[in-house]
Amino acid sequence: MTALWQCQGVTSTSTAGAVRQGSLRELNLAVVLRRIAAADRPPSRAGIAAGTGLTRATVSAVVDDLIAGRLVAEAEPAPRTGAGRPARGLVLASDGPAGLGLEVNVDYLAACVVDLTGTVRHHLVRRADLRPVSPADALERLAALAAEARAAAVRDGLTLAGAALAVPGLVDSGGLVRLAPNLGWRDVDVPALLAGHPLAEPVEGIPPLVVDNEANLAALGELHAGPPGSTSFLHITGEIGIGAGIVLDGVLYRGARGWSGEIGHIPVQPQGRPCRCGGQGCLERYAGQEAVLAAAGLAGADLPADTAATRLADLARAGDPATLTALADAGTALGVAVAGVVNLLDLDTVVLGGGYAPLAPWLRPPVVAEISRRVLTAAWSPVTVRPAALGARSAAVGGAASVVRRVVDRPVGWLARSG
Amino acid sequence: MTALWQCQGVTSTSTAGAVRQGSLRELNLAVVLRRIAAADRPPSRAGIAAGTGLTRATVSAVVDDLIAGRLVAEAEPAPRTGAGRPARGLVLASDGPAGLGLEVNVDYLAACVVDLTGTVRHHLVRRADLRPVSPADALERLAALAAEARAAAVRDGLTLAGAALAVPGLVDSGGLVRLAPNLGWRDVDVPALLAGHPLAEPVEGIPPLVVDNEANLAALGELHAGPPGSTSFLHITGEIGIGAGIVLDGVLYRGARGWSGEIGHIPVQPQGRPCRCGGQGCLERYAGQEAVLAAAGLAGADLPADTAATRLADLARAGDPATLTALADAGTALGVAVAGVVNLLDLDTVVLGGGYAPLAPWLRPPVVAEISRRVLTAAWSPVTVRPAALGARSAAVGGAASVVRRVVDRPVGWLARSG
DNA sequence: GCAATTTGTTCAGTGGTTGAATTAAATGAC
DNA sequence: GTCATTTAATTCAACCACTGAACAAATTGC
Repeated sequence: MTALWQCQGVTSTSTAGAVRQGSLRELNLAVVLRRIAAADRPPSRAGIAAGTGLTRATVSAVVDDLIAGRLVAEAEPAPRTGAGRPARGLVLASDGPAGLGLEVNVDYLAACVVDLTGTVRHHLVRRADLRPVSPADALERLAALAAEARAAAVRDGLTLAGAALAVPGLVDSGGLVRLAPNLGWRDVDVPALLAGHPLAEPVEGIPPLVVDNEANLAALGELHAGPPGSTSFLHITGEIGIGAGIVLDGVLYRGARGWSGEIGHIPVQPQGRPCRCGGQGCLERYAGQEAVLAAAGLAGADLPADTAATRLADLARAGDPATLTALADAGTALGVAVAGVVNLLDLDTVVLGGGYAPLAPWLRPPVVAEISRRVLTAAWSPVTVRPAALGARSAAVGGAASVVRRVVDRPVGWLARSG
Repeated sequence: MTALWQCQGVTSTSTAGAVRQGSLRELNLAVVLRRIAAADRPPSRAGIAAGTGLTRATVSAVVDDLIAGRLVAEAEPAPRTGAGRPARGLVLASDGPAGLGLEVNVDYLAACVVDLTGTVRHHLVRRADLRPVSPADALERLAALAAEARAAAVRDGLTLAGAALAVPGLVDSGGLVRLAPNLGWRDVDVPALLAGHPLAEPVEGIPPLVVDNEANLAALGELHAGPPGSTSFLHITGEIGIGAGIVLDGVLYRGARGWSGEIGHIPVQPQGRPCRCGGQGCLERYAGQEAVLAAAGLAGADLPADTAATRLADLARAGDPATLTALADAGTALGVAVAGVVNLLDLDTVVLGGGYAPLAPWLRPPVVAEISRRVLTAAWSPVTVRPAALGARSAAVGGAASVVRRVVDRPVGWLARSG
């Protein structure tokens, strides 16, 4: 078994899409499983056959395989239709494979387990200031938390099919964390440091550990938990830095080298404040956590990172004028940057996540105002701006969901496992 | 036969990827054909088998079908290898299907024919000021030019499998031109107006006419003609408006509604000059043709649109200080916007196209300067900024190439045609 | 001239889909 | 309460396209 450490979603089949004899079944397993996953009510075999164009015979055979592999179960209270033999509804199994989502952040560690149906079965958080901790120690503690989550999953009869770790920084393909400024990490080889701690069962085709940018996985979490229908959106994670996950047509876009989403350094005032990146007038200097805290008169308060947002929200709710102005200005800067992005990418939804989620009531109006002023097509069809459905849990949940999604997209790897 | 007018590349198979018996062959036809198309020297059947993982027997059978359908031919001077029976090289046929690319622009009409190998076989241009002409008349003249191109293609033994029309404006799916400000078009139903003029043979799976934004098709042209390897890039078409085509991982990204690429209205000076879009400080007001001409002291010269760029280039070459300053400023504004885009999308290449292509010697330095100042990852891996390989012909060639690409991606539609 | 080598084809075998017939399980009319 | 009707799911022979091995073809090198 070759360990497959990787960052991106590259499925690099060297055979480049050639369809061999067995691929036929492999592909149809995925088609049927996806159909069951996407349906809003448990579909019948016949319904799947009608929807996909496959024969009922084929669907039956495929479903048999899926049930035998504990990926699908029959919903017992059969959904009533009308005349005729009642259909047996098919649902994703809730006792089969599951995904493990992990997160290392400035002041907490998180681990969560998501099953095939998308339900968050467990969610563990350990608060701790990780800035003074060495990467090796931080990952050691993460591994302990992961083991706890895994034990809980096993008690439920679940099998972890893979893990995904969210890190607030630039991650190389291969899982090398190039730079995580707020953690103080540089060139940390996460897979190597976690090598002694098995996180998940080996499943063919699913990497045992994927390391990815926090903003990317948070966007996946939002894709997973958010309202259906929005398949192209920008998920903005507002923390000390500002990151964005870009989901286009339902798939996360990672960029040529996996470093997309650096929305924090979009220029919003080209001759404005100098930024640590070397540029000038970057969004981060106007809508980043430090800038907002300073404008609200809380500079140097040295709040834990995740309480800064709730503190600002409290002040805003209380009507503190400095805070309200600070949020309005930040929202305007954010709106300018977002308007540019929407003009460029023609997105229909913008999600305010991370620290922006609790501040959405105050950030949303100026963002919406800038969008409607500046986006050419806003008149034809409006852009939705909404807070993240999952809030701070997005990244860990998104990571776990990305594992589950891998199983759904290519179930044959899982089925090959247990014979 | 249902006419399939469409704008986007939506292949909306209602069966959602289900793999039926025959799809096996269908998919492998595409795999093998793509392999032949992508190879830099004519591959052998055995080489394709080794590369794809298919059996030599299967590849032979597939190739037989492709040759019978005039999509592939055997290269006669067989490429020498070493010992063993010499391989028979396979190349794309140059007498099979071809694509028709059309363009309506402010002061010219164009039609071009690209064959399967990607060679531009014919390229016709009619210069004419189309602003005073009604859409119906303009399209009538375009149809005449298209008929000419088609006749030339038929004389070569080619069969036009589809057509793509580039328009400088917002195009709805369905081919409705919502707004083409510089042509003075609004809600022009192009497919309806061209309905009387058959442009191409009906081929299953290929729409007889695709209408798309000029910038999008120009980006496809660049993908087609540019150096291989750059699969994620931004192609900027600088005219009166500024448009961009976004190619991500080798596929054109069109946005949720098909209106992506409005880079001209990215804010570069949020409190700057008011723009006709209603916003303020849009890129177009600093790097658009009118802005540059005005800054160079040529305001109101009323030059034909396509000569403005060459005129500016002449002045710059002659060392005219006003022009040099104007271009430097435009380049800086462009660089600010592009830096934001590159930070967001992690692109490795930026192509200066349209009117920017001849001005690249003067625009490139400030653009590169802003990128290296402002792009976070520029230090790790540089961003290439280069002029468009095709220049003004990009859009028509790109349209024609997009038709050809459709045939390569799904050859079964073409093969079903001639029995 | 002959062994070695590689390409391409032929052919029986097989996996997985197909389509029709069959069985299963309900509703509704009389 | 029985039976025609309706829809769901399964069974089975047929078939299509890929597989693997054997074979024929064409060239190099000794």
